[in-house]
Amino acid sequence: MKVTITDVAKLASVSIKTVSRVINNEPSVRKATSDKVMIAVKELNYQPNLAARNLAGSKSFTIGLVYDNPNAYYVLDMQNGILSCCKTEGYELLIHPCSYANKDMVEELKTMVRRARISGLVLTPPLSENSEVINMLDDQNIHYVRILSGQEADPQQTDCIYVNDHNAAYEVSNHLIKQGHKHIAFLSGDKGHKSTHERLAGYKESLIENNIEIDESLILEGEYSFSSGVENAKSVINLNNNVTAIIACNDEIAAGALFAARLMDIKIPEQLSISGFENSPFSRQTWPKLTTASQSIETIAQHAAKLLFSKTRGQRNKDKEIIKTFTPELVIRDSTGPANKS
Amino acid sequence: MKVTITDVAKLASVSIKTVSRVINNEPSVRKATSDKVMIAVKELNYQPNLAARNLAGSKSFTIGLVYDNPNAYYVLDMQNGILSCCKTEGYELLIHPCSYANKDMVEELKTMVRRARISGLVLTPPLSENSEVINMLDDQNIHYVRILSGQEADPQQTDCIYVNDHNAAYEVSNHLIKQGHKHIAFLSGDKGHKSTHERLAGYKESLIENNIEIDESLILEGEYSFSSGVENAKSVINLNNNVTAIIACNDEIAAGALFAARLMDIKIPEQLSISGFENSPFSRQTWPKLTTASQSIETIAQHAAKLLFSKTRGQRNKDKEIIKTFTPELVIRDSTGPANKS
DNA sequence: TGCCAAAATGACAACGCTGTCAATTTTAAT
DNA sequence: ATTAAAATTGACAGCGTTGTCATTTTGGCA
Repeated sequence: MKVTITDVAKLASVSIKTVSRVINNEPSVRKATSDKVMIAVKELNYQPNLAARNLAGSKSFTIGLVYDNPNAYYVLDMQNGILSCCKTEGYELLIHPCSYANKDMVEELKTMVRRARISGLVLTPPLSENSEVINMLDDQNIHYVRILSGQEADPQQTDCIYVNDHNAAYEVSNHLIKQGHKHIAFLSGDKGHKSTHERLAGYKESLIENNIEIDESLILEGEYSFSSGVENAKSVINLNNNVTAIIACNDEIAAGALFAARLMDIKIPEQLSISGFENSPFSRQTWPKLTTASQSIETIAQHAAKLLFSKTRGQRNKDKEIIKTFTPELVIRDSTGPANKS
Repeated sequence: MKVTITDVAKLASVSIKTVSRVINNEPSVRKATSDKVMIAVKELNYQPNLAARNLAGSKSFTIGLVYDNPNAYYVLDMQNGILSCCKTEGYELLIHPCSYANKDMVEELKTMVRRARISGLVLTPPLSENSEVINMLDDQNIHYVRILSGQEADPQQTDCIYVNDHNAAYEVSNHLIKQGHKHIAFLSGDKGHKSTHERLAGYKESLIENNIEIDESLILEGEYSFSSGVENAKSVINLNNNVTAIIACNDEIAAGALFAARLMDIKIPEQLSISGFENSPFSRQTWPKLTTASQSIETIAQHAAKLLFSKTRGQRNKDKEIIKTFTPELVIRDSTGPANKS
């Protein structure tokens, strides 16, 4: 039942070291030998023992994904994107949700990377922005790739993937302004997250360019949740009855805003336009469907994983195929429309 | 930087075997010795090497979770529930989404369990219902726990956790009937899933008990998706204008039905009651909020993980704390109401 | 054909832990 | 105090691979 490298070696009548060379794609193995070995591997359905490889070679063939649970779709797309790369590379994925709030978070992470002898780590926001985490990983000499909200990748940079939320927000805002909106509210996500700041900055830049005065009372602090969307939408509508549009920091907040509008009997988009971010399945399942800025988390995840693998191998050459800056695209649906001249 | 068991042994001036005993909670270690060792462990911040433990002891300290992506919330709650148990037991979790449709799925799974030398596996529906998968795991001598839709656990049964969807559907249906509904449509989930059948059976039982004739034209085949909900709700409403209530096989379908009703300008719940299953965050974020049958996936996941760990250890005794049958509870919200006598 | 460097292969230790079994210490009963 | 039994501890092999280095084979060239 259990097939070891020795069995393969016997069947192929070579040494175990040669088998090892073949399964690791090491050079200087004659084609004929390699073929013999491959046939034996297939024949016996040999699976190298991960633990033994890890122990002997100190490569764990396992990478980790660390996240502080933003929303379910985000996390799942991330996982799936990374897993699809792992599959082709023969790696396994260990997931590690952790709470930003937790004081021991860094210690816990450290324990995890040391225990499992992870080959590398993909960090998603907001953990990817945490310098304590980064320092710890540098200390421990762990490879990592960070997914960050930011405008552009330094071409030298070998450990970051950027999502240009600034530009995305700028586009969303511009679109609304073109539709005639002048009083556009901004419902923030978590204050600590860089994506919130980037999106806010994009929104402000768009207003300024269009000569619209920035009204701080239209900018509400909140968090990336449905209920934050409900609350903040309610209060901004109550306080400013000239608001004609809302930019929500993600689709969940936007869905909350939609809910609030419904509660207050406000017609979307006739009386109020609402837009989100992320293009999560969510945004297609609300009524009306959400205008949003689309980012393919799964694609981003794949590129992050590829970058991680190329780092692990110490390859710089193949990096060129890897996209390091993603700019979300505006997807116009039914939750936004022309401003009502009233 | 790297701390091995030998370092700990030296510092505590005992043999490495004794250290091993202590960190594995083996019996027959004197308290004083154990304390000495623990102090050394703390002092050096020793983390046992998982790979070495795996190789030497053929315990991998890793369990797997296998799922065929139902909805995002389900998967994530499952992961979190299991992870919370893993944390206390010092295990890691490997996730393995796989597609039921994929012909090689069983082979792929086999490769995965053999490669990673998984200690055990949690199987979620519909994979938990797949006899090919089960047979393969039995062949490979892998421990597993299945989460299944079914009425009751055989007390002897040591590898299943049941969710009583039958009863849940029965309750939902009864509730609607008490509200005066007589023409209740049923929007099925995937035909192959046992949960669909169980829920359908519960629905039928309720109708029969209440002397309502079963109208097969009110029972629509579908799948567990928003769009299936939209389509099937549309067609059942178009075909039967006396339908006053819809039982959807999960919250996503229900949300789709809500969407369809909105499209058709049907007032919920005044003209039509709609209920779902699962009590996913979803069900609190639709308008109106969904009446649903609540099951705490996270709790179920935790019990599944506990059961798996107790199996792995060969313990039968602690099983008693583990709940093996869960019956979802009716949660009445705003998407259902009294039937309109028309 | 013979010789040599380069290429290919193999032997064997090592990775860090646990299992087995033997050696030692403690306990309790005489 | 003595002794056997029980409890505790330790020595050492082995888990299935990869790394290192030695050995064998190959191919090119005089």
